[in-house]
Amino acid sequence: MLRTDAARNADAVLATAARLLAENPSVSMAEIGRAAGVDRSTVYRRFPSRDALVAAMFEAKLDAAQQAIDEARVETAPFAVAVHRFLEEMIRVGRRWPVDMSLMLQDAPSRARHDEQRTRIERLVERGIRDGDVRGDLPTGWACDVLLALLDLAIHQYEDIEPGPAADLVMDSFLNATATGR
Amino acid sequence: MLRTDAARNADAVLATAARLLAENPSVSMAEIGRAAGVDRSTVYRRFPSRDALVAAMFEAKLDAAQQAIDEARVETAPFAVAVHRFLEEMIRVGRRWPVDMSLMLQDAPSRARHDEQRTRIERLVERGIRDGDVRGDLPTGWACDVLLALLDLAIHQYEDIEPGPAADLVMDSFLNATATGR
DNA sequence: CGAATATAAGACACTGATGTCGCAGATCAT
DNA sequence: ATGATCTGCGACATCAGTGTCTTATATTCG
Repeated sequence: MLRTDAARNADAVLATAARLLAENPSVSMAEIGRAAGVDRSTVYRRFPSRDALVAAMFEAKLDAAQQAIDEARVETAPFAVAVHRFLEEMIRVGRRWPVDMSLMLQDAPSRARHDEQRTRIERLVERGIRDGDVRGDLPTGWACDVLLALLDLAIHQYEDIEPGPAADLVMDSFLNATATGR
Repeated sequence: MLRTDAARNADAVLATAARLLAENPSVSMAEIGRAAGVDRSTVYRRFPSRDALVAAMFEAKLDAAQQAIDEARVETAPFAVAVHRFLEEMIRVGRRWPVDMSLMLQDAPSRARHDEQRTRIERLVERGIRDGDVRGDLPTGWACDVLLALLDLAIHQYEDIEPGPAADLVMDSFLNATATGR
C-alpha cells in the first residue's frame, strides 16, 4: 500500500500528464514532473517508463468513462435520458482528463476497453433509430459520430459552460441534426 | 528556379509530411523522407530545419484553404450556396492536407492567416443568423464550431464518401442542428 | 520517538533526432 | 553531349530525452 503522500503525488502526476499531453503529445517526463511539483526521479519511481505513465493515465480516464457510461444506464434508460446523462458525465470526465484517446495508438488492452465503450454508445444511438428518435437514413455511424464530435466541442471549447447546460446544448444540436421528420 | 525533379520531390515531401504528421506529430525527418522516397539529406536541402518544413506545409494547406474560401464567395453568394461550396472544397483540402491546424501553435504569421480564414467563416454563419437560416439563440460561435466539427468528421472519418455527397451530408446535419423553427 | 518509506538531487550510459558537410554519381536542361 | 543541378550515402558533432543508480534528507505513521 502506498503512503498517503506518495498516492497524492501519483494522482497529481497522472492528472498533470493528462493536461500536458493534451497540449503537446511529446512532453518530457521532466516537464510533467515539474508541473506536478515533483522531481523527475519520483515520476520514474511510480511509473517505470513513459509508456507506463501514459498507459496508466489512459486507464484512469477509461475508468472514469466506464463509470459515466454505467451510471447513465445507456442500455436500459429511456433514450433521451440515457443520452443526456451520458453527455453530462462525459463532459466532466473529458475535462478532468483532457487528453485525446487517439494518442492511445496500439496499446492493445486499453484500446479494447475504449472500443467496447464506444460500441455501447453506438448501440444506444441505434436504439434511438429503432425508437424513431433518430433518423435512420444516414450513413452508418454518422449519428453516433456527430454526437461524439459535439461532445468534444462542449468539453474542450466551451469550458465556461457548466456540464449540465453544456449537455443540454449538445443534446439539442444532436437531436435536431439527426431528427426524424415527425 | 527549381529543377522539375527537385520541385516534384519538394511537393512529395510536403504532402508526405502532412500525412505522417497527422498520425504522429513527432515523426522524424528521416521517416518523412523515407516515406516520400528521398534521402534525409534531400529533405534538409529543401527545408533548412524541421520547423521550416512544418511551417511550409502549413503554408501550403493555408494556400489551398484560402483558395477554397475565395472560390466559395462566402461574403457574397447566397448563404446555402456559400456554405455548400465551402464545405465541398474544404473536404478536398482537408483530405489532401490531413494534418490538424492545432499543431501550428505559435507560428505567428501562419496563425494570423488561419484566424483570418476562420473569421470569414464566422461571418458567414452570422449572416446565416441574420437571414434567419440559422438560430441566433445559441452561445456565440456554437453554430460555427458545429459546422467545422462536422466538416472535420466528413474529412477524416468518412473518406469513402466523395466530397460532393459528403458536403451534402454535413450541410444537412448542420442546417438541422442549428435550424430556426420556421 | 523511531522505523519504514518517500523524496530531491545529481551522476551516468544510452539512444535517437537534429543539423552540417563533402563527395561521387545520377539526372535534367539546352 | 556537356555543364549545371540534384541526389544518395556516409561521417560527424550536438543535443535532449530516457532510464538506472546512489545518497543524504524529509515525511509519514505506528
